[in-house]
Parts: sequence; C-alpha cells; structure tokens
Amino acid sequence: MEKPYFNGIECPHEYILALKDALNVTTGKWKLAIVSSLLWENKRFTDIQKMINGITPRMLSKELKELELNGIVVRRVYDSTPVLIEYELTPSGRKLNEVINTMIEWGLNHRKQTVEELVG
Amino acid sequence: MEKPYFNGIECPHEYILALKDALNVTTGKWKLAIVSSLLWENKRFTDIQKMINGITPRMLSKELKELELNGIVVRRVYDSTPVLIEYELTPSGRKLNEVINTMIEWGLNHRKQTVEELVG
DNA sequence: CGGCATCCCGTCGGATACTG
DNA sequence: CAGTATCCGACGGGATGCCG
Repeated sequence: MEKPYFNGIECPHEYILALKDALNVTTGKWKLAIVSSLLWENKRFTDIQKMINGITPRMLSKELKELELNGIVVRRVYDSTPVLIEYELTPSGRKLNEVINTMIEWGLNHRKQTVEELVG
Repeated sequence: MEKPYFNGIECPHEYILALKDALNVTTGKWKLAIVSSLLWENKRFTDIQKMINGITPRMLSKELKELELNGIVVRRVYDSTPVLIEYELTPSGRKLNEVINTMIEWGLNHRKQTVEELVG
C-alpha cells in the first residue's frame, strides 16, 4: 500500500470531503444492505423490502431518496401499465463493493489479531 | 479487484461480523480523527484533545474507552511522578489507514463521476 | 493532568396506519 | 405496488461544572 492520504498530519480538504462522502454511504443501519441488494440486478421497491429483512417502507423510502441524491442509486420509471419503478446502482454505487471488501478484509484480520492476543 | 465478499446474495456470517467491526470504528464523529491523531506517535489525553478541534473531554474519554475495548487503541500508564498516561494504536488500529484510503479513493472517484455526469 | 457527572437536544430508526 | 403520515423511544453528541 502506498502513502496514506489520511495521515493525521496533512490531509487536504478535498480528501476529507471524499472521506465524508464514503462515510455518508457506509454509515447507518440500512444503506449498505440496500446497495448490496442492487448489486446483481435492478429491483423494485417491494422486492428490496422483501430482500432486506426488517426494513420498513418508511426507512426504505428515506434511504433510497438519500442514495439517489448522493448519486449512488437511480430511480427509473417505466411508463407501462401499470407503472413500473426500478432502482439501479450508478457506477459509483457498484464500486462501493471495493470499499466494503476492504472493510471486511480489515475486520477479518482484526478478529484474527485480537484472538491471537487473547490466546498467546 | 478479485471477487466480492459482500455481493448481496451470499455473504457468510463471519464476513458480516467483520464488516460490522469495521463500521463500528468508522462510524461516528470522532473515532477516525482519534485514530489518525495517533498514527505517527503515541499521545496523551490532552494532546489528542488539542489536536482534534472541538472534541470535549467527555466524548474523547468515551471514544477512547470504546476504541480500547475494540482492540484499536492501548492505554499505557507509566508509573512516573506525576503519572504519565499514553494512548497507542494496536497493529489493527494502524491498519485502519488502508480502509480510510480506500474510502478516500472511492470518494474522489465518486465526486469526479458525479461532476462529469452533471457536465456532460 | 485525565478524566467523571449532569443536563439537554437533535437525529436515527421502529411501529402502525393510511393513500393513489 | 410504491410509497406517505404520525407518533415515539433510544442514542449520539454538545455544554458546563467538578474531582483526585
């Protein structure tokens, strides 16, 4: 891994903003679950709700709006009868997978390290 | 980047836990700032507080305790007179920089993409 | 120096019911 | 189907003051 962007001493404002953008999407109870539900195929409101266990329509609606505002998700309205509404990830939205993977790799290693400390 | 751990369809429970560990540290107003303040050298309570603009002792105390519980930070007490207390990152804590860098890279690219969409 | 105790408020998110 | 409206508790986090 090359030099750190965020080293606690110098960190350009642009990087802070970029970090906040990422945190804005990763933080909260539902956003990552919603993104992940859309990774392999576009889905309708109710399908997302069924896929994510426990989310209420209120939260799903709110989160989808925020994700759309932040350029993570696109809401598509197909003017058929009856109207069909689908949600799709933007390219940025799809790339969130890389962030998630890095987090998981860190977490796996962290758990391994922590257990080793406890044992030996 | 190789295959995704978190693909929205299959994701082992172990990976979910690892992800939650990472989210636990990245979420919230202060944790990443505290971690970053300790990246290059260990620091004392008041030094961290001075370095991070605006954090109150109440929050710093609370966050440091959580970080210690989660194996991100170690609290060292040197039995000199007067007593010296220092905080140090664990190896896992230091590796958080990789997670942060990935987030920043995603955020930078996301902003570029979003601007391009608006322009063209 | 390195905190803790108390008060306070805004936001997150759940429950439930309702609508075009 | 794709949401909206209303109510409510829990928690994050700020402000202030005090302590060994």
